[in-house]
Amino acid sequence: MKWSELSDNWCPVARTLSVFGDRWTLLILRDCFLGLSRFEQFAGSSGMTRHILADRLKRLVEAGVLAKQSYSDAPKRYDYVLTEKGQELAPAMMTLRDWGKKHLPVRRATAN
Amino acid sequence: MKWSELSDNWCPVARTLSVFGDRWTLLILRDCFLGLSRFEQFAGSSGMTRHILADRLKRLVEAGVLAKQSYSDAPKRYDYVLTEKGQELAPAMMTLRDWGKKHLPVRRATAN
DNA sequence: GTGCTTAAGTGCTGTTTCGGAACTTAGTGG
DNA sequence: CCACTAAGTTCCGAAACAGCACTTAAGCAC
Repeated sequence: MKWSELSDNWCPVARTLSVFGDRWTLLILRDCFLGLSRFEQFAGSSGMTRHILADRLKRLVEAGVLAKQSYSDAPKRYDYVLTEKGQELAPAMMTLRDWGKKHLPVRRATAN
Repeated sequence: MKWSELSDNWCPVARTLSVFGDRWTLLILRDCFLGLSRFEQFAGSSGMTRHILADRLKRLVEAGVLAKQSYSDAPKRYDYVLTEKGQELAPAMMTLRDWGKKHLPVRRATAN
């Protein structure tokens, strides 16, 4: 089965994963909850490549989870903020955080 | 940044995603919560390729989320059950399910 | 005892996605 | 004129994935 076919699966977990079930998307959302909103901030925080970041931001906007806003007309600059739909992922974020804190302790320090 | 470097990230969400942040792993876990436990059951339910399924099961066992048990010696047959660590993902599963039910309605039927 | 079936994988091949780095565009400041 | 910033885009090689066939070991049917 192709990943793209999952968005109409009978299972709501599968449908959710059709939006967030990849390696980077939830990390962008985490950064949004931490207050970040700009392309360069996401790129610096998560360490993902700019190519993938641009793609994921586009998908999240299409999914209605983030909204793209202009914060400067000249030059054209945009930032990304959580919609209400996105805000409602907060409980999911917290359960994932709690599970990680309990079951996946840090073994060694990393830069960021 | 490579995906594999995420397991020691400072952020517990990132560490959690180092285990589950791919396209299929959480779907296997969903099936476990639904009571499935065998290779062929997972393969049939999720529609993922057998190759990837075998890899993900191995990783989940290494991560301590699933336990591989023999249920038949001749022929050798195994099933996979949630450990306590895995059971504790239930709240995360439910928040993802609830978000999907609320924000991602089904548009057309699919054959599972 | 040859052939059919089941469970749990492995191997092979071609396609898709990803990682890393450089490049682009439009405007700002010196 | 030259460097710099933000938000991307382009290019290429590497890694992951999809689809299908094949394997192994036992059970059953004839």
